[in-house]
Amino acid sequence: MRLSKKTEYALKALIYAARHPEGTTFQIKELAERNGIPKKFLELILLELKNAGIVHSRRGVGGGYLLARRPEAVRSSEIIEAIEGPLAPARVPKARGTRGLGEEPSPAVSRLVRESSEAIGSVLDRWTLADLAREEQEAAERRQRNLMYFI
Amino acid sequence: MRLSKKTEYALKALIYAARHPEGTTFQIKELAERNGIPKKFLELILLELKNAGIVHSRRGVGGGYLLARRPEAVRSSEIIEAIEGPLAPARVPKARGTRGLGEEPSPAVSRLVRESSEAIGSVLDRWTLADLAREEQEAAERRQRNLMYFI
DNA sequence: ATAAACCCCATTGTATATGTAGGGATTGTG
DNA sequence: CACAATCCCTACATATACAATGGGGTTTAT
Repeated sequence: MRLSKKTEYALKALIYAARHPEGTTFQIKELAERNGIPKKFLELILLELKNAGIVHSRRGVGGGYLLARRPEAVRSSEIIEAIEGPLAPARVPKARGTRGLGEEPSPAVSRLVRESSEAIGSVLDRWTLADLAREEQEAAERRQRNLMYFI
Repeated sequence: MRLSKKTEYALKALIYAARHPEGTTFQIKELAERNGIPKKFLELILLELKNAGIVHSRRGVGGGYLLARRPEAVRSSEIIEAIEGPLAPARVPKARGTRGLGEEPSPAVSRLVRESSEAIGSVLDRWTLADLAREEQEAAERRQRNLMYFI
């Protein structure tokens, strides 16, 4: 299971969004700086998340982004599919070298891929953005507590 | 869940191997032709599978490859890891654009990736090469039965 | 000696991933 | 109305990984 940088940024951005006060907008600029994400790249990502109906945007002065739904209603599978496309590709890409020969997909391999995809899907369907934000929050608190020992 | 062409070829090759008479060698040439796999590419793949201890080889006239173990003892996770490397990478690759800034991995994202990897892992550990070969066999038989209606 | 087979490394072409650049459109505020 | 803040969009550039391909070298049965 490998996440592209782009998807990782998308997840970070949405976790940031979920921890932002509800109903208020946040700005690309600050989000990019605070999370070490290239600003222009992040613009692309938020645009895709907007087109996927996960965030809304407001333009102009005082504008920015906000979640389109409550974090409990955003499954992580949605986020990942918005960026990377469907988890289980309908059709495997064709090879180039051996056009038209015996390149039928193996039923056994297809089955294996299908079962794996379903396993990932069920994990990603179960984790909502609210869960991720809580996890992040708790990790931050643990770090905080550990620091206290050094004061 | 996306398999590289290389991994797909490896699985096909090993399914072929599992269906080959036990203890006898099979040759790259025929395997490549019958499965539409580029011969030279398949050489690399079988070499890697040999180094991973999944197949053995014999050189010279009458040589070839054979499974190093019985198909029941080869987990599909082994095969995939032999070709693609560890399922759960210890460390995510670094971004280029933002060296040294806030590029810490998010604990929440790490957790999500870990849980997904474990879910895939448990599926791939469960499926052995024997299962895959049987699945392939049964699919072939179904196809055969369907053809009979047209005679 | 010869041919059949595996062994090994270097190179190449293509696609995908990861950004960058430049400007356009919208909107609140003075 | 001017202006600045903000999102919106397209095109381009570069790096890396993927998918082979090429050219030989080594081992071994006959």
